[in-house]
Amino acid sequence: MNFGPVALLKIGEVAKHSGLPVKTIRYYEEIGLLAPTVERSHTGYRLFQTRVLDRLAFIKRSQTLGLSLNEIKTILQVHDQGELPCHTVKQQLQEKISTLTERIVAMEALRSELQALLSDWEEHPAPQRLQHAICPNIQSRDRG
Amino acid sequence: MNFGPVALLKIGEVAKHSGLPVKTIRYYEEIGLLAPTVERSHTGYRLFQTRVLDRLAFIKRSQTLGLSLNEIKTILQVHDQGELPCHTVKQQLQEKISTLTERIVAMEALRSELQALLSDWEEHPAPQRLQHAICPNIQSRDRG
DNA sequence: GGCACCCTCACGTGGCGTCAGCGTAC
DNA sequence: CGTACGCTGACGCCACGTGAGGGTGC
Repeated sequence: MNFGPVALLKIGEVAKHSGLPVKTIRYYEEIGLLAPTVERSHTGYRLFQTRVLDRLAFIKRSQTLGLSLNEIKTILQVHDQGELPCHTVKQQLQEKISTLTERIVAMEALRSELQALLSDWEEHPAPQRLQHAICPNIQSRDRG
Repeated sequence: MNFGPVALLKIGEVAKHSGLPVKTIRYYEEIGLLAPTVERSHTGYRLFQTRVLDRLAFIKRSQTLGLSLNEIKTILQVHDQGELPCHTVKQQLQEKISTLTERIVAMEALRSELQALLSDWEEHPAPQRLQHAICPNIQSRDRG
């Protein structure tokens, strides 16, 4: 991957080197994630600077860390103004940990409830007291 | 909530008794979740049988248990054919437990990674060896 | 001239929310 | 006659995927 000093890449080449689908790259450009690294040829082709690959790698990495494209966009805008976006990144990641923890707790609670429900189900196949229920085993407690 | 034998409810009343927004009820009808419990007045108003409330309660409950509206639709179709959908429900819930577990594991792994990242961050503020990185602290290992 | 590549536009996903611009009930 | 309620579109969210129907590079 050693490109010349002023080499510009077409979208297919960017796709190959970055491992992202062409459609995804076009989408990223459309929502303004790649702005300062893209121009157009006289025939309308996107021409990318090689540093777009670092940008795409950053986007990919940030996504696997749970950041949304909007959050990533904010970070990239900080970067494009010449600042180090690390502070912003750090804040976002700390928030992510909080929301992740909340979701994990909620999902664990849900799983417990489902497991309890299925256990009861084995022991009491169909409580008849709920005539109106679609499936009696599933009705919420405050209606029983 | 004691309705007469042939009372039909307008959508606002259904919303009030079910606790669901009007828009949501319309959407559920649009995708065919409420079919056998709705008709139209000569002026186009939706008129609901009171048993739509049991149906909505079932949908709500199933949703909080993690089922998608498509899965719920399948279950309701079984019910509408005169069968008890409990077997279908049970299968869906067992699958949900599996996918829930997978997601929980993945989210915990992600959280650990984020926490490790932020710990390293404190100790080694900015590794300079990655000149091309947008934020050096965040780059994936296989590029370092 | 053929083929791989590139383009834009439009519509799909899920589960609704949010208008806009009407008609209806009382 | 007002106003609260009802109706049908159309568009927004998010992160793209899919396909149509074309133009371009070699």
